[in-house]
Amino acid sequence: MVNTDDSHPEGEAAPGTDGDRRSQLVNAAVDYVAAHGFADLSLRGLGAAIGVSHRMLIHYFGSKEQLLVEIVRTSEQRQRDLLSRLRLEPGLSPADAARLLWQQLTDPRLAGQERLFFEICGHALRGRPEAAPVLEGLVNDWLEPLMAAEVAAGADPAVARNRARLGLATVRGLLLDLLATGDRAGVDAAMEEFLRLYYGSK
Amino acid sequence: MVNTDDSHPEGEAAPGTDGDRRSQLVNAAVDYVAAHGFADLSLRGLGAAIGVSHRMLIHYFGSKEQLLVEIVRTSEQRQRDLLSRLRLEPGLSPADAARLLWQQLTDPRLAGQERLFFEICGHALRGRPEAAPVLEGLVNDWLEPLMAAEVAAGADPAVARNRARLGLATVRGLLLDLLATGDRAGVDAAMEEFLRLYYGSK
DNA sequence: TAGGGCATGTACCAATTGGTACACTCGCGA
DNA sequence: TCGCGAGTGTACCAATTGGTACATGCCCTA
Repeated sequence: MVNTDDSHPEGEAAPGTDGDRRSQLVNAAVDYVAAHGFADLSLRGLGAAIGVSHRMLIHYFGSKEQLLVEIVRTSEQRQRDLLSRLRLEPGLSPADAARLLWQQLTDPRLAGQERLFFEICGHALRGRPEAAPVLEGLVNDWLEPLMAAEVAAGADPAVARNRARLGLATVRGLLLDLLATGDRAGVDAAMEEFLRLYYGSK
Repeated sequence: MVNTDDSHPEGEAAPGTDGDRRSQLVNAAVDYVAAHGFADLSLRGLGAAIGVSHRMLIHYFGSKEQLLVEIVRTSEQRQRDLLSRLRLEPGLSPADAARLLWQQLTDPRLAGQERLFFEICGHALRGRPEAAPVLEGLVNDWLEPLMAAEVAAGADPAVARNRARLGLATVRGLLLDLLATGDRAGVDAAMEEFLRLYYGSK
């Protein structure tokens, strides 16, 4: 009764190889959303920006909802890639490693992506179904590697979890501060203060 | 040419006394928005929920935009009231004062308001004009009193600003964690860890 | 009691939105 | 060469939206 046309590819699109058009579109969509916002996205606006008709977006993703799901998922994936890509060379002190990570995280070129993160968080907290999945991994997915780092750095396993959770929260809080105020120096100083407390050095 | 009807009150509505209907409406609106979200608010939905026709909302606020501005402002005001209302009795150690503040801040009854805060942040970061004003006070308005508390507690004025900024960011980060995961115990433990580092006690 | 102004409701409008129907093109296998 | 199916565009639809026009009721004052 529906879909006399459009036998959507629906192909799971082997994540590595690009579902060709589909993956290309979702990547362009994430770029667009990172730049223009997630809340008031319209298929027509997006389509015009990335050079397809809104018809094609429906064709490839079935519905706006599904497209948003993929945008959120891809955005999360990018966030994760970000962490995994900065393979901090060993030999660095934990404090210096954290400093490096903070430095890369606050690269102005990532501002759009960070803003998108907070924007999606807001929608997820509100229960928007396409954004809700991020709540699952919002903390837990990051806690594991951070805990491992804590333990590796010699922290008591009993407190490593708390320390990891604290560090994650602080980074996010300061990131929000930075995005809101743009006061890089002030936020960096606060981060230095945190590192001093956290790693006890200085 | 416009407004043959509707000589909007526009009265500044002496904040204390309620602009009568207008203030009453905006308060109901904030409650509704705290419960149902800010992003996809429609005048009709809101009106139906609080018992007026969407026509009246336009009548009292001129436009949806202006209503949103007032909602944001009132929401901010509530946030501020929250802080000023908890006049922490003197004699408490700074750590205990902070603990008390955290306890009150994470009261489940405030969850809606907190969620609204993060939601509005997301929109403000994206440049939505009705939410943008919050960016101004997002950090600075809180820094002043926190710095004063730091100095009063004997902190070096040179680092008080950094410590205040750090504390604010950490609280917000952990609040986001709590809202996302609901893991009260875990977040509380992380906060305890922070207080230990921050105030050096224990 | 008459009248004027505020508050409110009903009906409506134009714009935008997600989604659909159908027509067209192009490349490839028989 | 024929035809078929995937990819794409154009035109359209129904729903929802913010906002407006107009009519009505209510209260207060003259």
